[in-house]
Amino acid sequence: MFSAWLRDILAHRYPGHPFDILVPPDPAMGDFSTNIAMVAHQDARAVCDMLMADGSERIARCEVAGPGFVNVFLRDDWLRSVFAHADIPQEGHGHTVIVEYSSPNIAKPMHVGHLRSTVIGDALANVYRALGYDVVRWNYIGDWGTQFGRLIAAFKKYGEKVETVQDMVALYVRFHEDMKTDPSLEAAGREEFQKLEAGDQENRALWERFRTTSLAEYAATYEKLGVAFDVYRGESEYEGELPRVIAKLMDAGVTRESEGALIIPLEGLPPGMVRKSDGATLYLTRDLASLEDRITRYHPAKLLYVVANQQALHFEQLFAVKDKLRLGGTETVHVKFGLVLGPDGKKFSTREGNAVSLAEVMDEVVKRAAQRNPETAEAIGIGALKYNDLKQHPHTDIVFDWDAMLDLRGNSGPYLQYTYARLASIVAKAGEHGNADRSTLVHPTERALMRHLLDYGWSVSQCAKLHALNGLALHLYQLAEKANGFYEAVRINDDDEAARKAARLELISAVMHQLKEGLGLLGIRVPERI
RNA sequence: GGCCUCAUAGUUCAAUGGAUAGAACAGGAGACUUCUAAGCUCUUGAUCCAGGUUCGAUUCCUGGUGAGGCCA
Repeated sequence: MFSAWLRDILAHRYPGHPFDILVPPDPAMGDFSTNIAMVAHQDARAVCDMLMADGSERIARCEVAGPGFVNVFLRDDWLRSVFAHADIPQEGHGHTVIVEYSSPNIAKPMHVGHLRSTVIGDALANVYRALGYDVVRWNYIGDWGTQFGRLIAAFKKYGEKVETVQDMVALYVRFHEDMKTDPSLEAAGREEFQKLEAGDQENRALWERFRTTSLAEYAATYEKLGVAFDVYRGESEYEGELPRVIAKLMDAGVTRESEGALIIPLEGLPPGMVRKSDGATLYLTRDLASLEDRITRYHPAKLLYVVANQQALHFEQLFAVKDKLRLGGTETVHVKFGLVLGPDGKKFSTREGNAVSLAEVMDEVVKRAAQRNPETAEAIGIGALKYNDLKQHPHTDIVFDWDAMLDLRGNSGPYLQYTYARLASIVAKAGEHGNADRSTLVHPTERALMRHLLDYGWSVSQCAKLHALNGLALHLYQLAEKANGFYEAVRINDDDEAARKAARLELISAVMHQLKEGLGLLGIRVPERI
């Protein structure tokens, strides 16, 4: 790949000097060119000479184009010989990456907030996989805590059917309402949870039932979204480990007693609490146990937590404790993302104040896509939903706008899918064609396409580096834009010149391949026809 | 009060410290007897404020202002 090669030799020759490779503003520059910007403007001349010396088989000519800028003109023949081979660099050989994402809390429906974690995490996992890492997709289920005591108490009190997550929510809400008039209920909930912790058979069975019912519902959602996990692990599974983990922390000398609670003082952060004064353990304690488990079991190079922004402090504390325990060289990253906000700038919810359910959103967007074509509705609708999220930088809060969400035009998933389908249609109708002569590809729209294809691998590796997918989404969008430009500007199948027609079909195949693979990384399916 | 995310066009979003700040939607105009009009072409329109670092700042630093979140 040209860009990667250029980056390599520049980084090697000018280690201290940042540089950038830009797309030229205008194909009317008359040649394939990639411009390099150097920070130190006095170096532009030297860079120019060096590139000519090192890369004459790939570079036609090189010129200083102003303060800090060098224009590099690629050799057409070289570019044309590689346009079909813009592959993803294999950089992760022998390394494991664990990606935690989705992570719903049982007895609650998944809402739009879970969409971000699920979609971003799944795509990140795909990207690491493509880069050659061994990937473990980890769903950490929130299945423990005092709220289950309340749920059990509610079930025993009202004794109604519990067949869906919605039923559980109804029970819980009713219990909560009654707590306002009957304060004894709070104690009842606590008592039921203590019994659950102690292994009471009846409570255990109820909890188990809530858990399996919830997981079955989530599985249906995952199926529709087209995501899957290697490991499902609940917080509850670490309960038994906690005494040992706490002992280990105390042995390491990092803990301190404070007002009856056990805390870990941390530099520059509020202390982390691992045991409350009443002996109860906390989220942080269980996460520590899970962290230790993941590291000892898989020895991962990286451990990613795709979890909302709001948890930033929790993860800073978790990672700080991990460092204190010297748990090895695993890099831990909190891949944070912003809230989903409603049009009013507040947390997105229904009129009743509940979070909007994920299932509802999926149904709505699929329904919209079905108005156009029922056969592809699922692929298009879900693709629109995922792309809408992934095209945005994860850090910022996103505004959930039904109209923008359901709009299948413009910079959207369906736009990319549609582009692919049109190209597929050309290939399907191509008929006989001879040997390709790539030197016939001189149209500006063809040049723009070829040059753009080259940056794919770099875009993919940037996703892993930055833990964000919007760069890849942008690359693919621009690829589709250029492909559409090409499509409109040039007749492919009516071409009398057989060698040019064949070369163009090869170019189309390369574009289709990249669109399909790239969208695949984003978790978006690509129908052959729309 | 301390910390974390942020602030770009009417709206929703882009832009590893680089050249003329890109798109989409909304608004205005248009082309096509032709490989899928979920498309294409043209057009109106923006970096919160004040300093600093740099050849160069939407980006980095300091201080404000404003929004959301976390902790106490």
